[in-house]
Amino acid sequence: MPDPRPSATVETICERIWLAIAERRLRPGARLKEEQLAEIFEVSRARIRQAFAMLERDGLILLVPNRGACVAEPTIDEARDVFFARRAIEGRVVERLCARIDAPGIARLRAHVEAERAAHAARDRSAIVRLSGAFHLLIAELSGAGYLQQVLRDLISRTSLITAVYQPQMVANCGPDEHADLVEAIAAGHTARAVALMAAHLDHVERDIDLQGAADPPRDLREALL
Amino acid sequence: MPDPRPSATVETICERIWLAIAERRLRPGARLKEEQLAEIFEVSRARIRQAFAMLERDGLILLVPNRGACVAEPTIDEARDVFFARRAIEGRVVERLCARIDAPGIARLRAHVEAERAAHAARDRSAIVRLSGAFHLLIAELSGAGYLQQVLRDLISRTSLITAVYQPQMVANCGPDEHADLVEAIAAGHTARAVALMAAHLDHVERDIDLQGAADPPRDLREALL
DNA sequence: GATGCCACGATTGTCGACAGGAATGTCGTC
DNA sequence: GACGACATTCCTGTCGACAATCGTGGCATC
Repeated sequence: MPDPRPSATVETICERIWLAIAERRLRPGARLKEEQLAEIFEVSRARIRQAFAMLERDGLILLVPNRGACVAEPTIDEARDVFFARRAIEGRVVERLCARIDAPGIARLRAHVEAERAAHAARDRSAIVRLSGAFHLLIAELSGAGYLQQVLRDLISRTSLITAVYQPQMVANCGPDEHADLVEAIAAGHTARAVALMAAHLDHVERDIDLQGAADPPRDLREALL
Repeated sequence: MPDPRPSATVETICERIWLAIAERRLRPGARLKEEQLAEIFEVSRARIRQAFAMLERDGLILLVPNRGACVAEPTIDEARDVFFARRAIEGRVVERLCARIDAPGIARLRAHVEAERAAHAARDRSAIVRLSGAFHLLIAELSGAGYLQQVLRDLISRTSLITAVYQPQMVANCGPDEHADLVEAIAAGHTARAVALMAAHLDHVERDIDLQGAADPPRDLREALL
């Protein structure tokens, strides 16, 4: 009899791999063999290859010709790059959002923060990571900046990988309080304060990265020996 | 005897299609059949499919499941989105560049402007489009904002398509003068002036789009008949 | 004993063919 | 004569297999 289950879509495969990386089940540098994954997901190699192309685009994996794929190992410099981009983009996005926020938008933001609080209370790490990223995406969506929303989706994926690499024990101070303050500033129409809060929030996250990263042993052999 | 020429790479195919769109040899909405292109480039459909994935990522073509690919037709709103993103990103990039510009960087910028002048003098439309985009990419490269450089590469591709759609007769005022002024402001270390010039430059380009766009007939059938 | 070369195994890149789905043209019926 | 259902045809989506390439281990040589 034929398999009643439909075969996994490319999106599903990407999601699963992304989750595995975010939850540190897949360590940076780990090799990803096409045939192996094809067997795991019960699909052909062609579909795995499509998923690889998307994951490489998001900076989650590194694709070397004739060498295959491995989980990316972002350097400190690349991490700084990501946060520079996020400050540049999200600053303008918040600014724009303050100029066009409406009641339904405020309600959605507050509901999201509540969901984040619930995830924190339940110690659901997977949900915390997902919701924290989704909060920033929601701000971009409500701001009406369609293209920057796509870019931000990319940046948030990379941020997840960076925190996975450089924050081994998931520091607890990344709570939803800063998000809540930001929402209230937006709701009150305090543009300058909202922009400043967003900048401070991103600086805060980046600072945690730097502290951990400095203590982390170098993963690249060349960097370890030079 | 075997064909001595190596088969076209994915990059080559993307480049050729991009050029065809930028030079208006491929009109927005034109369908792109896989097999047809496979025959033209003398490669298999798989490689065309890879190229399609890249071109869709850059927003140059639209990929509809089970329907195939066609040259994208950016709406006015999407065009505004692109310029909003460019203002947000390039403003910060110029700011950063002013803080770390050095003599070799200034030399490269001036040399590039000279190349643009030469292309204008030679009325080489293809080179003009290419160099104009490359100028903005060069600024991003020199600023050291690696990630935003990638994003900007994307945005410049989309801008090329937008100008191809909404500027049928290639307005001539998009000359290299504004680029030259910008370079000199950067060289002089006038950060605020450089940022203002970049913003004005992008506003200028966007305004030309809007004027032309309003005069353009609607391309969507529903919008044409409503 | 160390080093350079060669062959083997493994993995990726590519291709051709088959199957599935959507749009179009045609026929039968009201 | 017009509408709806069906068959056809084209195109895309997917798969399995073959060919090219790279890393690795063994072997001969210095």
